[in-house]
Amino acid sequence: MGIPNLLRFMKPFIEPVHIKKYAGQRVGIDAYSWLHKGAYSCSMELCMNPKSAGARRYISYFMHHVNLLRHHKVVPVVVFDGGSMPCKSATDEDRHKKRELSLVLGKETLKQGNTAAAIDFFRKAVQITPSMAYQLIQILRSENVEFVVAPYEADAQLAYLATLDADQGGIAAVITEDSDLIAYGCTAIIFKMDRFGKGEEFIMDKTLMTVKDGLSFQDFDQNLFTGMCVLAGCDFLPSVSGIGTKRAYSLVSKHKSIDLVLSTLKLDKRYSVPDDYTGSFWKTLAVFNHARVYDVKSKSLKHLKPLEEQYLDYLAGDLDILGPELAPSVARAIAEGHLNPVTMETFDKLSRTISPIKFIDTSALNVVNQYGSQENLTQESSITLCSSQESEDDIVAFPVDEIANGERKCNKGGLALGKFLLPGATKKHSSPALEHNKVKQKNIPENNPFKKRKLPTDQGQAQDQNDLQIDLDDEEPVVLCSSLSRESVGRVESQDRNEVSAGLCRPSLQESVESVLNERSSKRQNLPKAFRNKTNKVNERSGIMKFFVRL
DNA sequence: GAACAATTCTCGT
DNA sequence: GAATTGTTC
Repeated sequence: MGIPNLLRFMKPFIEPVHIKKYAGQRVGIDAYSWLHKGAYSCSMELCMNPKSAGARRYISYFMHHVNLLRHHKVVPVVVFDGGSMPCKSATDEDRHKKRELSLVLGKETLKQGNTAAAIDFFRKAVQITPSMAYQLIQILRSENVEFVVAPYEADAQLAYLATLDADQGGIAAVITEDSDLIAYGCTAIIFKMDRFGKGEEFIMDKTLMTVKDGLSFQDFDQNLFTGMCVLAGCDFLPSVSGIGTKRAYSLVSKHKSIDLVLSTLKLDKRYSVPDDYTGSFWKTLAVFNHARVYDVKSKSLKHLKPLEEQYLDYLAGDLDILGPELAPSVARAIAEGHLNPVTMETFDKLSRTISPIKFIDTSALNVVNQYGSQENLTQESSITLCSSQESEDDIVAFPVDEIANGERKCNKGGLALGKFLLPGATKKHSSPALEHNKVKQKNIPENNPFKKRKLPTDQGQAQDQNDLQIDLDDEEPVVLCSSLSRESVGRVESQDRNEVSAGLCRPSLQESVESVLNERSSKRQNLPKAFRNKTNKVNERSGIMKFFVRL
């Protein structure tokens, strides 16, 4: 649960920020926070029917945020949690039991027909599984989004990446909800980033220099700062009863030495300090300083900060509290998303939905399962996602504040959909063999909502003049329509010609879009059922109209 | 006033 | 995971 109350305590040093500040830079993402939020929208589906399309809404949520970053020219680096730390297992187990209970209660309540109450239970029951992370990883692979699975804590991995230069794979900031990043000494953190890219920023160096609201960390160094966090209580070590963030700050601020704080604390009769607290304290501090992380360059485990002699003493040679050492091959297989860090089994072997497509050489998959270094793994593993049919759940809206505020013209589409399309997939197809070639197109996961492509039109079939057309050859595609100007529409989201397609447009163009749609309303009875049920409504809050067209 | 315990919320319509 | 609310010291 991070450091209790730390975020509120540090509030004076946290300022509003927009993600566009990091345009052109690499930014790390704590995958867990977005996975968890995303799962909230489909907790019942995840509990009752994890294979369903609806249960994949958490992926849509995640990719929306990834796409938002890309839109602002920020390079996302997604970091997943790996194995849990030995010293944390008690809390983990406790949470697990509570979730299981909620799951049972949820299913029971659903049986009784009380859906609303059941959803409440499912929300409490939902947990992020390695399988869910793996599903996302496959999408990230197919989207060429950089990711890494930390050997243990994602927080430590993120803090490590933040120490590296960009050309060494480093990141300029971290997006997370977890206050532990502060304790890890991360240089720049963005908390509570919303769907428009607004968030709250914490800059460590600035904090260590500024005096604000009677708080000063000027005499603090990183070690004292992290010491203060540990003192206030963290996942690895609960605080001494009666010590919270404020008293932890006062103590460190007064003594300016961890040793002194601990010894005075022990003598203070108001507090009962456990006998082994001092020892545990230094070990915990060692975790924050020297946690095991994965080094992409050497493809092996490293320490967040190099181990110094003094810490070897504190640890008494017991490096396993940092999590067991892993062989480089194992560390790499975990980091690259081939090996489940909890069960240590290969993901591909566990995958339930191996594609039925016949031309796939399954022996190749088996080779991959040895988690070797096949370069083409991405392509093949993504095939395992071919399972569910397209559904409305896969239609995703792309929120862009600038469009909502009318700040930006949409003449370039505003959205970098082009980047989500495979090279070569955007050209207009004319081969008569295409219909029979459909199998080849399945190299792209069908339920990947971020890789929608225009399907070839049937041979010789003329396109309706009024139909919207998509120009996918553009770097940033826009939807074209004979009755609308080129800058009218931001994005088309479903491109299956038998499916409804959704788009967004600026408020000023709503009228013209609507007039075109009205013209065609007489034909509506000929349209697929899903389309007839759609209304073209303006979102009152965003001012964006979402419209549906047949392609 | 500070810490603690219990409870609510995270999405998206 | 955090934020919030009510309770305890």
